[in-house]
Amino acid sequence: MDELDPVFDAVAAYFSVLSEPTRLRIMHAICETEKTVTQIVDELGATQTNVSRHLSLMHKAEVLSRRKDGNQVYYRVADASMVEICRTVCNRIAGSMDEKKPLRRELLRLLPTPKKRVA
Amino acid sequence: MDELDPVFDAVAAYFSVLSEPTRLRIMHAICETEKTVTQIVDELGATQTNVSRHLSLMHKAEVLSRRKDGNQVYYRVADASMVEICRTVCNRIAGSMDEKKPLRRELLRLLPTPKKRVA
DNA sequence: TGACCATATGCGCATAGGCTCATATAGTCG
DNA sequence: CGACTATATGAGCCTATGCGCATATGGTCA
Repeated sequence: MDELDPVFDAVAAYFSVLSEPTRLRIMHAICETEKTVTQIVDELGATQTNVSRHLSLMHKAEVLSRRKDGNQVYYRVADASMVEICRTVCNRIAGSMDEKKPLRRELLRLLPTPKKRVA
Repeated sequence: MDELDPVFDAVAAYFSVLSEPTRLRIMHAICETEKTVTQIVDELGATQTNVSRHLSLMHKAEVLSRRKDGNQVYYRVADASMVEICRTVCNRIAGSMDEKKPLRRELLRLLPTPKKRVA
């Protein structure tokens, strides 16, 4: 059993990436299209420093991939299954929050699978 | 867009529960059968204090449910979809770690869906 | 009741992690 | 080259969180 410890560590690290609101908003912002850091900064209303740090972290975790174009860096989701997991949880949370507010419609638009699905 | 902030907070909190190795080991320990605190403590080799704290946290997060029987408290998984998510990620991690070690077989036994599935 | 189990919790410590300021790096354009 | 834009990063602050020790709480049994 003990030899599975590194596995639990890896899985925990994986979930850690998703356990931060700002990172989830980043996922939400770029789950359909790649965007530059500045675009994400503007969309989130967060500081450049902070967004850049989160992007670096997510990139190191191999959740996002980067593409340089001249002066700018485009980030996009590299791990499609992570988006899928987010959607699953969002729908679940939507269900429980729906009992209080009619927020469901917004939530179900969250983190859609890139293309493929007709809204 | 701003009104979705509490949603991201809730989703992040949900993932936070899974972003800790000890809590994942607890999930693994009780995903098939309810167990008492002591049983879990023995199985994990962790301290009673620590296990009890994690159980309380998971219970407050509505991931686990409790059942008192005399002196003891049985914990079981209340949120089946969380187990499913864990399995998904485990399989994914299994895939990437498999490139280095033949660890896949152990991993695929991780967090099985309670009953229903013939191993 | 008192001795003994099982579980929870207050407290304090140590570390991890998110945030900001200032600055570094790197690319573009004139 | 120098000015400007875009992104990354070092340093420090502050809060959150995991851990263990001791102890509290609540239940059983003689």
